This record gives sequence, C-alpha cells and structure tokens, in this order.
Amino acid sequence: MIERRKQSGSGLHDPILEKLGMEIAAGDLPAGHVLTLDGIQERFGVSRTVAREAMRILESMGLVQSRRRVGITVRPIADWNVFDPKVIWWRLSGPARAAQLRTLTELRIAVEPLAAGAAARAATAAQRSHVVEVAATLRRLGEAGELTEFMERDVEFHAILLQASGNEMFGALADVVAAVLRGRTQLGLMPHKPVPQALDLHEAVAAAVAGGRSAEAETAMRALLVEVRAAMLPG
Amino acid sequence: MIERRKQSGSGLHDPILEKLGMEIAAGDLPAGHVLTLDGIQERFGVSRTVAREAMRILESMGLVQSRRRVGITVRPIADWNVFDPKVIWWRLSGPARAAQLRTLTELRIAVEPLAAGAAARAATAAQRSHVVEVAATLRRLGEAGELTEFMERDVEFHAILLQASGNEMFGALADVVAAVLRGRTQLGLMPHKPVPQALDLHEAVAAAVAGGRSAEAETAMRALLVEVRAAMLPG
DNA sequence: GGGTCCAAATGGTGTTACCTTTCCGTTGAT
DNA sequence: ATCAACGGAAAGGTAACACCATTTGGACCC
Repeated sequence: MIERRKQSGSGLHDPILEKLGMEIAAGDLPAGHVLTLDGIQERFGVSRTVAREAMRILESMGLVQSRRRVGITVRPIADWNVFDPKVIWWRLSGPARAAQLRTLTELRIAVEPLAAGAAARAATAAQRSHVVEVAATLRRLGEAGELTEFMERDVEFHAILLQASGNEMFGALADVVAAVLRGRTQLGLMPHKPVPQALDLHEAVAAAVAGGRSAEAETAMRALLVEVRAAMLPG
Repeated sequence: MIERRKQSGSGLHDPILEKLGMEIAAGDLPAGHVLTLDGIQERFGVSRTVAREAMRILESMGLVQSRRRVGITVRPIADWNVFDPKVIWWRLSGPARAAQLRTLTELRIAVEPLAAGAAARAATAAQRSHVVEVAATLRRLGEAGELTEFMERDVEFHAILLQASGNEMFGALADVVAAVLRGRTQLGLMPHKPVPQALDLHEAVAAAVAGGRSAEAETAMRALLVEVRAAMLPG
C-alpha cells in the first residue's frame, strides 16, 4: 500500500532533474539565477533533447521559467508547486528540511483530523477493521520499544485514514505524511519511546472510525497531532 | 496579487498538453488507455520533440506512464498529482467538476481555519489592515448586491489570509481557492445575495486577525466555511 | 548628452533523420 | 503445455539544422 519512492523514470533526464531540483530547492541556485540549455548539456553530458525535457518538467513545477534569448531563470519559491511530491522531497532533503517539516506538520494538523472524521463516515468494512488492527499493533510495538517497526505501522495507520476519507486530495497526502514520519525520526525529533498517551489516542481514533463516530475521530486525531507537534518543538 | 491563469507558456507543446490533460481528467481517455507518440504527432501535427515534451510533463504529473515498446499508458487517478494546479483546473473544467469542488471545499475547511489562525500570529501590519479593509468592502458590496465584484474581493480576502499564514503550502492554495470561488458562481451554487451572517463572519475573521487573536480567527473562519458548505449542498 | 533606430549576437523553439534499447507477442521446439 | 528464441514496435537518445524572439549595443541624429 505504502510504496517507496522511485516509481519514476529510469530515463537519462531523471538524474539531471533530480540534481537541478535539489539545487534549486536547496537555494544553491537562487531565484533569478539563469541557466542555459548548453550549460546543462555540457554539465551532464547529455543531448539537447534530454536537457530540454528536464527543463520542461522543472518549468511545469514552477521552479524555472524558460524565455527566449534569456535562458532558464530560477523562479522564487512563491511560484513553485510546493505540493508536488518531488518538490516536497527535494526540500526535505536539503537545508530547508526543518522548515518543510514544520509547514507539513501544520498541513497535517489541518487535514488529518478532517480526514479521520470523513473516514468514520466513508470507510469500508475492511478499512475499519484494518485500522483497529493496526492501532493494536502500534500499542504492542510501542510498549515493546520497537521503534522502526512502530514507525512503519504508524505510516500505515495514517495512510489508511487518509485514503479512507473518500477525498482523493487527502489520499494523495499519504505519501507525504509517510515522508514526514520517516524524516522525523532521522532528525531525532521523535521521543525514544512513544508516550502512552499517543498509544491511547491512536486506539481512540481507530475505535471512533470503526464505530462511525465522526466527530470523535476528528477530535482524537487532532489531539494526537497536537501532541506530535509539541514533541517536535525545541525543548 | 491574484493573477489570472495563463502565466504559462506560449510554446507549441502547451495546447497539446492542455488537450490531453483535459481528456484524461475528463475520463475520455480512461486509465489503461494507451497512446503513442506517433499518434500524438499526427493528431496535433507536431514534431516528435514537441510530442515528447508534452508527454514528459503529463508523466511528471502522474497522469500517464511511458514505457518502451508499449506506449504511453493513462494511469488511474490514484497516481495523479491531484494538487497540481493544472490537474485541478482540468478537473474543474470537465464532468468531474462537482466532485472536484466538493473535495476542494473539504480541503478549504481543513486548511483555511488554521491558516487564519496562523495569520493572526504572523501577518504583517500591512496585511492586517488590508484584510480589515477588504472585509469592510465586502459588507458594502454584499449589501449593495454587487455580486461579481463581491466575489473578486472575496477571492482577495481569502488569498491574503492564506499568504499571511507564513506557511507557503497554505499560500499556494490561494489560486485554487480563487478557482473554487469563481467556479462556484458559474455553477449557480452561490446565494443570489450574500447572507448577512457571512458578512458578519468575514468581519469577525478580519478583526481577530488584525487583533492577533488566533483562536478566535480560527473559529470564525471555520464557521464561515461551514456555512459555505451548507450553502453548496443540494437543497 | 540623450533618445531613436537598426543590426548583430544569443539562446530557446521546432523539425528532421537516424540509431539504440527495451520488451511484448509470436513462434517453434521440446 | 512450457519455455526459449526471435522479430518488430515503440520509446529513448543523439545530432545537425533552420528559425525566431529578444536583448544588447552602437550608430546616428537631434
């Protein structure tokens, strides 16, 4: 269900897209900086066609703008498609990682409670039992201190609810949430052992969703996420 | 501040991207359908290069997947980047319009209250006074029954708050919200005259943001949006 | 000195031709 | 019926070219 990245291409343009995307997201190529196709060709040792394809993709993400006679201009962040999974990934991989985690966490606090509420209304029978099962597993793993496995099940927990919400835009955030959860541990922003309260809340959300109690699912999820944010704040 | 679409390209690939994107978003080209570059070349009378660029962009949006020997396969909606402004636009332009409006409205209910709360904390002095001013204008226009101008100011109102939130992901939704607001009137989902309660709530949000009262801004915005949704529901 | 206009340099845009690589589907042998 | 070999279809990639928009800079004239 939760797939690792790299669905993407094996093509020649992919590595260069990745490199340039990272450099722009990292600010190494600041807004206003100008690239040329010739420069890209030479730097990566590829043909014009390939360079152009990479550029077009960056352009469709709003990271650059191509103008005749001028070249390929890096655009300011306000113009980026900051919801594009690749852009999110690039920003998470660079120096803006902490800032991106913050904005994503805010987004989670906004969306996930509503998604949980919607899931309580719209989930299939299979999804309801699944989420209860995963919550139980989380308690077991959490109490046993199995952190990495805990995280993977946690990713699954949130993905189920986002996808069960019946709103494909919420569902599309599942991969992003997965990236946040995984990235958080790498940054050392997780407690070394999940707090009991978090385990209670996971179970409360699951039970509310399974029982179709929408408002309850929403509040429980909100409480869960607020705690998540509190744990991330310095101190 | 709020710009009309068509920032994009004047290139040859743009029209064909637009056409194919629409057809896929509309379901005319269902998941699993296979295109070929030759087919695209012939249909649009363009060279291979141009066809490939359009295809690459669609691929980066997750709408299609290109495989050797097979062709260009349309992917299921679960794989789309449903937050891409172009994808949103295409879905709003086709038969899925009502569904897209529903999911976007859910997203607004999730995000905008939090954004208003954040704006109350983070907005600049200029933004605070601006939002109050726009709210006052909204009351005047609403009471005068100037619907189209009302809508444009309403777009501005929401854009200010999303951008003042200090979260660039929220800010990026400003254009989407604009599309929703404009699209809603075209669908006849707006009351012919804004209800007084909505005018009160706009002013309440603005006052709370200007005064830095975060929680109050959040609740007022939530109330406003819940009313918006209620007005959209059939009946 | 400063404004107008023309010309050259620059760099993306689009086309064509050609070769390479992958891998689906068929075919044929076991 | 199973599986391996093969032909060919379609994308992947390269190269060379003509074209065109735009900028830059200089000539020219007030």
